[in-house]
Amino acid sequence: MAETNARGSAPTIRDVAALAGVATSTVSRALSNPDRVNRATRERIEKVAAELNYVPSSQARGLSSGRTNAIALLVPDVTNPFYFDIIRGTQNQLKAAGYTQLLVDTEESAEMEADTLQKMQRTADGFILAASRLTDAQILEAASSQAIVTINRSSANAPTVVIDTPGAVVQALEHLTSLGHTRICYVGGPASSWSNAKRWKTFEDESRDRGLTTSRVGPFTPKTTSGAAAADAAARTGATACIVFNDLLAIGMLQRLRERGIRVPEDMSIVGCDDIFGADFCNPPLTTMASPIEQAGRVAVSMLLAQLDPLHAGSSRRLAVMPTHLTVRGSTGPVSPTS
Amino acid sequence: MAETNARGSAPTIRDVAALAGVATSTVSRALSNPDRVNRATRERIEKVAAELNYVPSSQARGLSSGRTNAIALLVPDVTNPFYFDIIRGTQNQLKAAGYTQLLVDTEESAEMEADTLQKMQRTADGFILAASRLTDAQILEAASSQAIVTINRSSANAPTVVIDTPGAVVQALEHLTSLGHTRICYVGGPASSWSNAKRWKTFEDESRDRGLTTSRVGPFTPKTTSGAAAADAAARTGATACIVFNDLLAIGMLQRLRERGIRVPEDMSIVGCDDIFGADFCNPPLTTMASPIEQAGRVAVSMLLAQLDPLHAGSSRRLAVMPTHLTVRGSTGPVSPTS
DNA sequence: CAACTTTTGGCAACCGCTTGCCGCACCATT
DNA sequence: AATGGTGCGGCAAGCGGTTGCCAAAAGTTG
Repeated sequence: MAETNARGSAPTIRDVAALAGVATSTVSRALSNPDRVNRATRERIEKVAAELNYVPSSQARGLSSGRTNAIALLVPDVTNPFYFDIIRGTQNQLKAAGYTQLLVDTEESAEMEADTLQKMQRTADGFILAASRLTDAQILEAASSQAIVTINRSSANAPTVVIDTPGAVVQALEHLTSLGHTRICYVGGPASSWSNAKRWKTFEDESRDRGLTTSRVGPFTPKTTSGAAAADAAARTGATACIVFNDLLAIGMLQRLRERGIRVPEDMSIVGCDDIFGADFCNPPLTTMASPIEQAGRVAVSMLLAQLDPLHAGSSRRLAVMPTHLTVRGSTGPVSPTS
Repeated sequence: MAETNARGSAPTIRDVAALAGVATSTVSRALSNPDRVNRATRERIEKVAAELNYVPSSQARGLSSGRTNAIALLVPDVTNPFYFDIIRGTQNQLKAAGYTQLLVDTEESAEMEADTLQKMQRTADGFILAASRLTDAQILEAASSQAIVTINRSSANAPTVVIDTPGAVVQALEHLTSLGHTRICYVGGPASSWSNAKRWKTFEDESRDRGLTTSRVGPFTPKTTSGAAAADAAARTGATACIVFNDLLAIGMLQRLRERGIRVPEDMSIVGCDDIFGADFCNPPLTTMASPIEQAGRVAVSMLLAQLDPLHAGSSRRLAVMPTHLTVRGSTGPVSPTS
């Protein structure tokens, strides 16, 4: 396979040009703007390029065109299965559009997020911020100089895809009350999380409307390991059901409750959020507010690419709301007469 | 914040040079080769750069230096939790070294893998191939022109980090025989998987040595959804215990067995492999051959970076074997007297 | 057939940064 | 004072493409 030119390095556009007997500009056009050159010429160039195994350097291309054909995805924690579904969604969609995904873990830190945004401004054509920890002002500033889409972080300052957790909370409440629960506890996630605030607010408002007795524990780190503390705290409130910030935490609670002999759902019903990998096979399977996370990632990419494309810019949607639904599994049940 | 120069675009090295009253070359050196310039000059330049909010373009830098400071991670399926852990490991290590990770899903296709390797040769400084589907010859060819490290795919042609599954299989067999099992079934993964072949071979050899009755079913796609077919096939063999290609498949089997009323571990013991997220909280919790997957990712990065660094090149390790151990949980138990 | 358009390809100037080479200044030797 | 280092900064030639502008060739039209 002819992989190297006379100089021993990868073939460049010049090598192709020389071999095809045309100027480099013609090669460039033949490859990226086919209509601009004569068909016969183009075919000859394509043939030579194929023979030489020529691959245009995206670096060089980016230098003159100013585009990198890469977009960065910033997630607070690659460890969290929730983000894996986003990663998967964006990855798919980006690949389909011929973009490369740059994955960055911002370690739940707003500073690191801002820093990355700054450092990579030249590296990526656009950014997708999943569950951003930035302030509205920071997002505004960032969005003024680069293409940005946020996921689960509504802000008037950048196009957003939000998952309709409020809607899901209503469904969960509906479900729990229909099972006879009246004392319900909200198990909170990170204080800096926008969606946590939203979920809590909806929970509180809706519970009040229904005359339920509510309590709240937290904040907890959204990891299974925090489940023990969360379970203990929730148990102390005397609630018969919990709506938990996310599945990770809920699964952790399940384990702790079992250890303590608190039966789920007989003694305590648990509703998680997200329907992550594992929610269907934990013990008992988790009733959860299912979010189309992967789809959210895909939509975010579409919105971002639309922003990038001068044709659509401005006309594109600024907000996408992803519908949710309650997936009922084994972790919720009727309130037991004894409790 | 001064983010743009007179021309309205992001500041370049020239803007900095002009403002600092030096040549661009001096700026370049001050920033990337500090010892080469006078301290006072450097500090002045640094100050101006900070003021201007200057960020060097990695594209341009790459063009002249020939390096991109990015490495690509190719995984067969981003969906699979096993790869999550690898992604996490490489991500961490790469970030620490100042590299960017390019994540690519090759969709279990050797062709796509080869294609990516080719297309990205200019985009990445090196490649990490997780569970590569390529042939030895293809790996050899790729490794001849670019830095490559493989994970779980031993081949003399590129440095590799392998997870010692054979060792784990021995431990699993030991465990099962000590529980009284004599009829054991191996539930196979993808035919194209190198580690699957390895595991099976070890299983067979070791079982023979111990005089066990073995059977084999498969190949199955390593997904929970294939668990049903796998469980049915395994049940038919009359085995009292299964060693399963990976946890995903094992978890799927667990579900199916429960549906069918086959009790785990009373009627059937199950040993998975990898100890992925979820293995500890499925029902029953899965006994599994735990692999330090994340660490494998980290080691792979170290080996790759060593390869890239002219100082270490050649002297670096070509093979790293990650130790494994059996994690015993609820899915294995003594063979029941009735079976 | 002249005049005019359109198509097609080449020239050359970048894009932003790196780096080999050169030369000036300044200091230490002899 | 002449000589030789050494430190430091500038010049300019790339790296591999893209693209505006121009001119030659080919096609159209009355």
